[in-house]
Amino acid sequence: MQSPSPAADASPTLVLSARQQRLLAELGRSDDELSGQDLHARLRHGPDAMGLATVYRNLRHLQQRGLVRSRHLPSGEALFAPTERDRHHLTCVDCGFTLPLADCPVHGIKLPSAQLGGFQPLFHTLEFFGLCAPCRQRQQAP
Amino acid sequence: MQSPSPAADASPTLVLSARQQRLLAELGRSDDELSGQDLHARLRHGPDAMGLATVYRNLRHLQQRGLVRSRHLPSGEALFAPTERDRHHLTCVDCGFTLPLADCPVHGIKLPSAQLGGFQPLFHTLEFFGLCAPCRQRQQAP
DNA sequence: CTGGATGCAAACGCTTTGCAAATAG
DNA sequence: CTATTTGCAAAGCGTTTGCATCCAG
Repeated sequence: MQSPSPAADASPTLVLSARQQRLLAELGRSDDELSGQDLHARLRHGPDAMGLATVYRNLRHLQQRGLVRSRHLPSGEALFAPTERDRHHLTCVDCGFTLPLADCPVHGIKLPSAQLGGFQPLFHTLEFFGLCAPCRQRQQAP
Repeated sequence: MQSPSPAADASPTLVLSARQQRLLAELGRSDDELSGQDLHARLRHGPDAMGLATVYRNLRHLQQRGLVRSRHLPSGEALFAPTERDRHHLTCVDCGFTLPLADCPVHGIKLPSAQLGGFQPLFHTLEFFGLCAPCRQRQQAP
């Protein structure tokens, strides 16, 4: 029912600043998710350098518009990626090694509107955790 | 105060220290997830007080054994809950308001072993993000 | 007696915020 | 000119770590 029309962007509020567009472009350019620090490192130089605070501030704006998604590493560091990219991971709870998953198990899932409570869903995060082979062995025979 | 006698259920690889059992019990006692700080607040007093570092250290051990799961708030704070509890949330990216979901869309999901890469899955985190009604209005008409 | 667990407090790293200057409209 | 946005650096915050001590086995 909520089939999105192919219309590019009829979003009510699509006012992206130049900085925000640049962040979004940079995220799109990268195959992997990028942390705030990563983005700052990539955008600090050039003709229109961007400060760290600005990176974070605009990242938040993008996220609030549903254009960017973030996931937190066990370390607490946040990684950002375009919302359109629906990729998830398998992470070792011991050493932190990460394996990207091929597809998203909840892709296109639709939450019962009864559970939405007026929310407008923008994106989701799904991460699997476990023990990688080396760490599993190390745990069983220290 | 407990029965230190040779427990009947001598489960293999289930060597939990008293501290770890206490953390697990405290998590089980709570309806909601608890942060490291929360747990410390609850376990700092009493006959067998537990320091903050110990809370975090044992929380990690429990997590590495798959008995406890953690999710990170957008703020970076980590919330812990027993792995058995399979509850997820819908969080507002703007104000942070959180709504628990009734059921887990990926409950009992089985990842293709081809994708596991030797991993032993322990638990997953699934969180939905969006805009709650009040924030959506505020965003459209500031 | 030996290895692991614990407390305390300092250290850490990422993120946020205060404030004045720069910029947009 | 008023309203925003930005930079810089300081502050904030939960979490982690070093180290001496304590406990179990």
